[in-house]
Amino acid sequence: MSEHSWIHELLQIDGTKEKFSEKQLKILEAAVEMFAEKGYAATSTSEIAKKAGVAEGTIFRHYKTKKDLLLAIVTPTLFKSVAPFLAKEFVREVFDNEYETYEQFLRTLLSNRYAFVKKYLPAIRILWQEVAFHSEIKQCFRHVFTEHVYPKFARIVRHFQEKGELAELPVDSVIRLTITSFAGFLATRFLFLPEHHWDDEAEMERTIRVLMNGLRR
Amino acid sequence: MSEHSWIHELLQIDGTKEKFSEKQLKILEAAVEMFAEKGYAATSTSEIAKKAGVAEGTIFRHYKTKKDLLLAIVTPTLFKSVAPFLAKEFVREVFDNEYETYEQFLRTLLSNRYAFVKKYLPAIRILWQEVAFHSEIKQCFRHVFTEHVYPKFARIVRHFQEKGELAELPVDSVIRLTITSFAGFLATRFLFLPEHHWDDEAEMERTIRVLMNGLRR
DNA sequence: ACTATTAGTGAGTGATTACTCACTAATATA
DNA sequence: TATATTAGTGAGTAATCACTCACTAATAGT
Repeated sequence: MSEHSWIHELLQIDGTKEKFSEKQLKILEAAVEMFAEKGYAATSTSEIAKKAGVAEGTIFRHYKTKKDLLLAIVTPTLFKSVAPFLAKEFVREVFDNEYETYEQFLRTLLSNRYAFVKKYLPAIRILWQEVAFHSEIKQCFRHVFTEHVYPKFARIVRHFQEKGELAELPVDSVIRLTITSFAGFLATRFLFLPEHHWDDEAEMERTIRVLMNGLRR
Repeated sequence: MSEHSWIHELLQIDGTKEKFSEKQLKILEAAVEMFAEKGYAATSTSEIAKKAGVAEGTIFRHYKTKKDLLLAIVTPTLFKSVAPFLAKEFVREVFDNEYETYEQFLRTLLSNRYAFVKKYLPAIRILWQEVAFHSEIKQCFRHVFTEHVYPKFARIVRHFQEKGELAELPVDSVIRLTITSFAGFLATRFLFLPEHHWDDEAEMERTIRVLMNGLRR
């Protein structure tokens, strides 16, 4: 029972201990599975109700509209996707010499995000797919990125440029190259070729090495 | 008139001079625009007919089902996406020392694919989105990649590894890093942050330089 | 034990869906 | 000119859509 414990975890976005009824969790579980598989627009509320083992009306008791149900899944996923950058200690950890090099920082970041994607893959798939079609999600993403991720990332890059580890490339380009390297690996690993034989540790090491050789002064 | 000339070009997949009626092109044009904007599942055939200025029945005269209409757009896009690797001369050009270095080869490939994405962006967007949900498309992609793209790409990589330009990383990893570097740039440039101020030439140069510094022996 | 609030139900709603079909208009072939 | 083939139409269809509502079941507060 409770195969869906990870969904419960995903939805605990802030400290507030939100409680979900058994049926509500069943709805969320079914919705995540079907949205990930067929897409939001191609999944009907009646299908979700059927798979969740509840009446269709129960869905609308908890979520006013079908889109509200989507947002209940996607919004927490979006925040957790950039969680390291939302944590208060994050930047301080970098500047307090907890990471002596950008490479070390990258290594921690990648293995952290690797674990995240592995754990929450279906929800991430939904976010990835639906962000293209729903302006609310896109705007939320934009806001979180420009307000929280970008400025902190930029400080970190500048820090290691001043230390002389990183070449004097434009900060935006360093950030872009870093994110696309990581996202490229994770997307290939989990989305495009999940059944390929992967030596995850080795491939992550190569990804970081190639990236660092490129970015190094 | 004929804002949609690029669609006509896109659909000329092989030598066969397929001819499309004016109304058929209008249908394709409308479908591309709406599929790209709202997604396949969220777009109705009645909307497409309305935007194309034709009766709904006309769509089904040319395409048996809505999915056939999607495939009529997506299949040529898929083939054109990997067009360089489908061309007969392609590998020969590399081995006949038309490209003395992998870097030079990459530069040509990237500017080539950049122009392609720029020209056919809406169709590529549809392919990108819908490949996740339609197994026919996924299988077609897989087939084209494993039969045509991968083996040629692998030969090229091995060639420049033997020449001593590239480090002795696993060939698969070199290909993956190359493709994700390029796809990462193009996706960021055209999909995620299209309205960002881009110096395309400079960013492509940086992308190649960072990648090559990473891959070099 | 009484009451108020919330959780859950499932038949029912009007709107919309992909698709059909009998028909006309246009074009090609003879 | 007669005929066959294709292109285009739009009203019609059964199925499905997201969502409502009047109702019952369960839980919580007093």
